[in-house]
Amino acid sequence: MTLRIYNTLTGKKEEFTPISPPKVGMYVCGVTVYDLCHIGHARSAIVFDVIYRYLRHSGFDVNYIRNFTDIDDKIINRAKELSIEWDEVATKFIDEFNIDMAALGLLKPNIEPKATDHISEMIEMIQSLVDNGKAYEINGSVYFSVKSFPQYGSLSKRNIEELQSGIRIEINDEKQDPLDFALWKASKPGEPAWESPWGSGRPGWHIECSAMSRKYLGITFDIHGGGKDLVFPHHENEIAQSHACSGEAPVNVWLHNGFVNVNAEKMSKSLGNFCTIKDALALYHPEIIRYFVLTSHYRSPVDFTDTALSDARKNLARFYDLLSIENSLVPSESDSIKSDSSMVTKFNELMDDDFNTATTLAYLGSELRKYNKIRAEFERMHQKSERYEKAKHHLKRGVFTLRQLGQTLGLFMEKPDNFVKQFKAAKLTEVGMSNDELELQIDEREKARAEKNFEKADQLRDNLAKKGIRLQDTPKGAVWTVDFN
RNA sequence: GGCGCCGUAGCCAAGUGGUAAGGCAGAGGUCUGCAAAACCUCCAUUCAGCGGUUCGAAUCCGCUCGGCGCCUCCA
Repeated sequence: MTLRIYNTLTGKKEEFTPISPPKVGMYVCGVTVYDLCHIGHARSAIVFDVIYRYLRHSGFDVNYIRNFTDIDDKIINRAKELSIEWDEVATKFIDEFNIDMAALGLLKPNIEPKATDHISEMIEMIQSLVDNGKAYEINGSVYFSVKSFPQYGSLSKRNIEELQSGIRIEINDEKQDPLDFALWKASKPGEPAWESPWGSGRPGWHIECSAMSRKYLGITFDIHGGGKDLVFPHHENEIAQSHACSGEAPVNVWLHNGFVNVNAEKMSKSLGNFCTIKDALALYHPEIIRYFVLTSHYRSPVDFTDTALSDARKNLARFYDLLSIENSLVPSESDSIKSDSSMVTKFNELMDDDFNTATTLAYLGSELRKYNKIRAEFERMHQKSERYEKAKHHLKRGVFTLRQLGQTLGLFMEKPDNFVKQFKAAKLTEVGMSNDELELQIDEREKARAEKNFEKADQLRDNLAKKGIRLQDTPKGAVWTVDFN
């Protein structure tokens, strides 16, 4: 089976055929750096991180570009509020963005271009649009003439007439047509400005992506992604500019991710209902957030709720629990482990269907159950028996493959022991108990059990359970873990 | 007002023509001193409602109701 991707342009799932395989050019709209990022940004970043990882896993040589919009009205306004320079605002929030993305375990794109490093490329593009009559200059600003591009609206499924009927008339609008959008904005005194053939000014929002994607990926490239809200007008405008400039459609496949909702409403700055990535990371391990994101399809909206995140935590913990047997399986023998090809095939098949991480995760969950069963039997077997060796090999292979496949989703990146340890440490801090104190109680209970004083033993266990500490009596003695319920 | 998306069990969520994945919660069982964990079994004759197309529809078409998004900055 080959990879099929839902293309916003056609509204259908299509077989993915790169322009020059195995190379794939992918451009994803990044963020405007004027504030901290919220979970919505995290979802977008995680979705495209998984797409990037999976494309590489599938043998593509991906050139992944994600930009920073580092000049914009919001940045200028923010600078005024904070009484600092606009570029300090940009630098500060680029740093914060990088910290957040690293914390979320995202792979770095190949190139992360900044708009302000590409002014000359933008000017060049704007000039050629002016030269061929697709754009015009008024009072030092340059606008793209939407009417000059008849295909306008093809991405967002609108047409020029209906857009015109719904337009709001702005006061003092100098544009020839209300639909026209700025390629270059004349700057007011005191605003950041660059020299251009039309006087000093700064670029409009949309032109940066056209200029940078063309520079790094060429006139026509494979994939362009971003949040659903960018479809109109941002990506529509990008298509218009780039196409009008080169005569070619700039992008083959347009990919858009759905929103993160809070109480079924879009999470956004303007609604004030957002949770920053930093807030979320204070509560949840990065892979829990990733797991949560991946349990829904990337195009559907997701509701950011406590129960959804708790479910994700519980399931992730189950995987890590199985993976943690790795250590006990890696003794002396140096046999190389091969991955379970049937599991890999199935995984690929599910992911090939428009990156359906929800079904993929469900499938990995069924493999988890299967191997947990083998694990339970294995732990009861006599060592040195033939069956034991066989089961061990089987388990090893399963765990190895599970881990490998999880990692192509950006999951199971931690050492399994560490994953649980973090939660245990956090729990001890939470209940204000040292590890020694806890061990003492566990010993005490073990003694009580040995003396068949079950009443006392159960009481000790119940007390710990109330604190969220779960004791489990295993053949190897009592162990404790965090109760994820 | 225009355009678009969505409505699947108590909750979350896959599934775009072939007879409803999975998770959480719940019930029973194996294991256990009892538990826990793990495993096994069960848990939607039905996919907002009403019509239509079809041998066959959650999936296609129409209408109704409900929710959301875009049309202004937005992942």
